[in-house]
Amino acid sequence: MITTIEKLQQQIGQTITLQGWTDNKRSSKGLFFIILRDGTGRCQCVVDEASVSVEVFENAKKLTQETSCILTGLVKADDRQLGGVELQVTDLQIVSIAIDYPITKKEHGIEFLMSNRHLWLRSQRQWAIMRIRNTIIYSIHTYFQNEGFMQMDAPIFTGNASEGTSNLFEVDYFDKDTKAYLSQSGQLYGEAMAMAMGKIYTFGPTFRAEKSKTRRHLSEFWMMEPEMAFYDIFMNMDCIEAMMKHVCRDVLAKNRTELNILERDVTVLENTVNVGFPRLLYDEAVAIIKGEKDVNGKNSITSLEDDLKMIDARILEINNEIQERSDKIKNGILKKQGEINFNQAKIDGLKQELKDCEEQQRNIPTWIASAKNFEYGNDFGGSDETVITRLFDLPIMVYNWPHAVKAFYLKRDPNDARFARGVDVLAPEGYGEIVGGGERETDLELLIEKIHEHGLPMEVFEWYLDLRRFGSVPHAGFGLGLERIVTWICKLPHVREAIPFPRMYGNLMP
RNA sequence: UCCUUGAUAGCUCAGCUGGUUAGAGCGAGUGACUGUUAAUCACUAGGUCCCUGGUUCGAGCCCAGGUCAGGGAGCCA
Repeated sequence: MITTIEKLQQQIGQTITLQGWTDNKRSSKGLFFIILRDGTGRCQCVVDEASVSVEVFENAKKLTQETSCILTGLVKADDRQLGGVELQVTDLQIVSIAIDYPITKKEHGIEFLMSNRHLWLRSQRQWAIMRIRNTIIYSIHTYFQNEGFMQMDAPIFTGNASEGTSNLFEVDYFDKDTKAYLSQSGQLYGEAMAMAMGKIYTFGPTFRAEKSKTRRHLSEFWMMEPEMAFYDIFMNMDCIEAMMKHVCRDVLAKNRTELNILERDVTVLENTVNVGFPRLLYDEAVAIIKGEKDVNGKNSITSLEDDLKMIDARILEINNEIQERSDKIKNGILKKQGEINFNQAKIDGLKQELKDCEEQQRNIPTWIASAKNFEYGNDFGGSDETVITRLFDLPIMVYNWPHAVKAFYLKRDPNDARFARGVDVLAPEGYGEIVGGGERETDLELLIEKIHEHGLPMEVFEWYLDLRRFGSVPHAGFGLGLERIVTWICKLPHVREAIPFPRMYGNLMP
């Protein structure tokens, strides 16, 4: 019977067949230990010379990393193994032998791994990330479908830049004089559909042509954008929070194995499910960034300064240890080659850590300066988001932004005309913005004024203005960056691992 | 676009103040070992030191220009 590794727990004592790829192989006299992966998990398979035919044992000898094969054997419980089971092989057929698979068992650099992304996806860590990504996508759909939202597809070719000045990808549209732009947001179309359906969401690709090279940017990413008629900003925030709680609850329920592989500490995810998100006015958030207001006894500026002190101390420690160990090697205190190799390896590791520390030593002072000198009225920069979110252990919502720094379509706060009813959700642990949204402007005259203010061409927004001319209602919505929430939930160092084939500035292959 | 760090074996990296024939670990190949968990041990093969020019008796190392990559800023989800 053909089965998969994830089902083996229920098949102990049975003889079954697995189809997959050789992840690793160890041998001893008369024994091969094969780690098989089949897309659903990994399992150790033992080939014992005493209990298989000569051909089967010869086949086992031929297995190399990533050779595809079909194994038959008895499923046996074994607590020492990861899945708690082991396969005692009786038959082994090779499907296709892999020669010199490039991604080996030891460490690799990011440039090499990215150029082998098509193969890197097979490794355990990437497997775990992609499974969590899948849970998140499914969870978003089930949440909105259960809440009575209708999924719609917004166009990818658009005739205008929806928010004005962003850098968009431009393509010829049938003839050379007509330009189309790859969509940077489906929101305006979502608003139209919300007036037809009530509550809708889009889930599709989004393109930004900014020449950004940082851990939080992609040129092509997936965004989910709900839009709800008769919602104000507070209902919108309730919706964001409920959706994010739902997603985190699903990941915690379905992906414990994957979170373990990623060594993800889940307390922050549990907080997200169980605790209400702090909702801060822009004014409060600014005071926190500038260090004028503490959060749970933590201060943005002094905590950064403390970090910097710790890094300075660590750099001294590392340098001393490198000095000590290299002196030992030089002075011939160490006799055995093994000891020398061990110390050399330690030194290399310390040098790597030193580089990381020095990087932070360069970055933190500029972050401190940027936080201290934050000018009231500006949007948050990347480092400002890092500074504020490090103080919390669950996502926070910042709302009521100065209207000048936000998009033209956001509703002006009726109580204070300086502000617009936008809301950003910042993920904790330094991750920053993963959701941006708000209540939309309903007043036709104000909207026209805003379009003029932003220097946008009125004619491409006429259809959008019709939404206000014919039965305008209060409505709100938001955009969730899929890769950004995957990055945060998995606690990845870079967004490029959160999508199968990342598209970034200067990178198009594979 | 700007700031910053880097490019040496298939991979990850050493290489001192410029000095003879370029080093390690991993991976690959061969062999040993009957329960391994990135197994271990022995041996073998493996190099356009990113490119172009310069300084020098002599350049992997110094200088100039370029290419590519990492990190950060701006911009953004």
